[in-house]
Amino acid sequence: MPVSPRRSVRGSATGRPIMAVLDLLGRRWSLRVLWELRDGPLTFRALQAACDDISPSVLQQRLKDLRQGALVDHDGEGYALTASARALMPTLLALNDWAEDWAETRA
Amino acid sequence: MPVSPRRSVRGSATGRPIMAVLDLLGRRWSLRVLWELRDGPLTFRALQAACDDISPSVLQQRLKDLRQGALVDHDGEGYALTASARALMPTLLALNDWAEDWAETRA
DNA sequence: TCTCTGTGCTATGAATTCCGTAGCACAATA
DNA sequence: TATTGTGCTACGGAATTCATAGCACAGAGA
Repeated sequence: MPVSPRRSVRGSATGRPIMAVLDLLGRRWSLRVLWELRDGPLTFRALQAACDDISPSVLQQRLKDLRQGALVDHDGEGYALTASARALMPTLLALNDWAEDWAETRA
Repeated sequence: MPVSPRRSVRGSATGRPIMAVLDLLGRRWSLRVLWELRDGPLTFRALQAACDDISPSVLQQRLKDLRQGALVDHDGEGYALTASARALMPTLLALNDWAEDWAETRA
């Protein structure tokens, strides 16, 4: 099921953008794909390898979802983050920082 | 499969905390549950209702995951975010802000 | 031209996850 | 004794994810 903001999505019919985002990013490998693309474009196979050899069928589906959500683009360089997705990077980096703290307090 | 930092998780054996987080938060309803608990504790059924009547079996599993990850706690008030999870709230709020912008640029 | 390599992508069936529905046991209350 | 609310579980079916094996195409070199 495609995801777009202000539309009803899996788990919520309110049309709030955050709900669309939680649906899209809550799918397996979504966040990971964005994370692995943070340093630049990757080819399909390179991205697959970066994601611990994720199944091509799932990667294909996830890339389709992310492209429909305008978070990932496919040009000559391979798969790359869109401007929107790059705007999300500070948040993902904050998530990374938080993960480190979280690991500390659980050691 | 339980998730803990510095351990091997689904999709990554590197032991980096971010990988554990991406596994845990990449499960369906994980982010949504944290989101719905942002304003205070909720009972199981209230949380279920907040999540658009998610199946109790899935909510149960997700709460189990989040409790093992020390992100959710169950006291007399019901289910509540732990201190760690509250430290994650600014990031989730940033995600919410980003979602609004994302919706704008896709209008 | 004929390989060889790398690209994006697809097909298949099995494993896992998610789902709706119905219900249980317990505690507090009226 | 009913009634309500709590957390939670069982069951079967639907949807998703999975590993594996491949296809078609393009470019580079022999």
